Amino acid sequence: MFSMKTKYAIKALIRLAHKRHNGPVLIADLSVEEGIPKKFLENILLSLKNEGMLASRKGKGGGYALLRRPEDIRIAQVVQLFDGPLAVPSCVKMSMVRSCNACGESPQCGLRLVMAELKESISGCLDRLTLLDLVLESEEPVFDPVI
Amino acid sequence: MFSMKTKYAIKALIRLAHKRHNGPVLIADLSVEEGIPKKFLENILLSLKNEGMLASRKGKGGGYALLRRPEDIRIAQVVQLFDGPLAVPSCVKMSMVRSCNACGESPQCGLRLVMAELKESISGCLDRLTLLDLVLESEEPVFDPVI
DNA sequence: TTAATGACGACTATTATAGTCGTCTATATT
DNA sequence: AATATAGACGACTATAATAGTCGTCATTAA
Repeated sequence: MFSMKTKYAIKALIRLAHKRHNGPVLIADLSVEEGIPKKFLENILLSLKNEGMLASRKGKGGGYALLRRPEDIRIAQVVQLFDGPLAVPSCVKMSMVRSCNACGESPQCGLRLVMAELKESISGCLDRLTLLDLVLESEEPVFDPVI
Repeated sequence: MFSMKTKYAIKALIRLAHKRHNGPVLIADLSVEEGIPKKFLENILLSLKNEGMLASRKGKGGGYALLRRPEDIRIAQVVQLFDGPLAVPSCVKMSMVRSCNACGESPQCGLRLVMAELKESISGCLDRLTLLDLVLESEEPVFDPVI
């Protein structure tokens, strides 16, 4: 459903959100903690940086950090970055990515209905979710020790 | 979003539904009418037949026909046939297809939330739609000629 | 100056997709 | 029976995407 890049990116973002008050995080640490191949993670983080979600610093004491607040990072943006825009036929979406290959743009093509409904479902879901939602979900359960 | 097989299958099913009272339809005709490579369409129709959606007859006067009523053919079943089951991590779905590669099954993996919500959205959408819905959508507009 | 650390282009291996080709089998018609 | 018609089916191929890897360079702090 998602490419590994997208999945790794989301996991890395969650981790960075958790650690966001501890200074820059090393790629190497993220790699080990999340089980993501280091060189691969490098590319991913760089993309996220270019997208304006992360900041980085080279040299000793360097690393990566969240640049925006978790509630301002939409999951839809991450997915789009790595998996590209939802492949919806141009008949459904005006800002078309490529022309529809299956239906010949016929105004009655029955595929349109499925694609349109699906697009609505998926983007509704991904647009609504932010990094904050995932961070809260993945929070360690809080034990309130009695005494 | 969908493979060509899935898209072609849906288009062929819609066409077969439209023609379902005219006797068997030739692969060659379907191929031309929908712009689907003939040999490729062959495979697709055969899969749909094995799935119990179509019947076929060899020899002269043969061809393919819908075996079930359009309202009894779920789009979800077509998509699943060609694109496989939604790749949802095993942590989300008990009937797991393959174990989750990205999250290590951790009960707090933040990916779970996205995957779970997305699966809910998508299968809700595809389970609800039947071939009948698409047929109605793709019906030629009816002209009621005055006189 | 040096060690630490990210930046980045180029490369590779594996897999999935979207077909194609050739031949075989079943059926209706004559 | 012979023949033309039509689907069945296994094997093959070409292209592209995915999931990485490798080597080297550029920055920065100490």
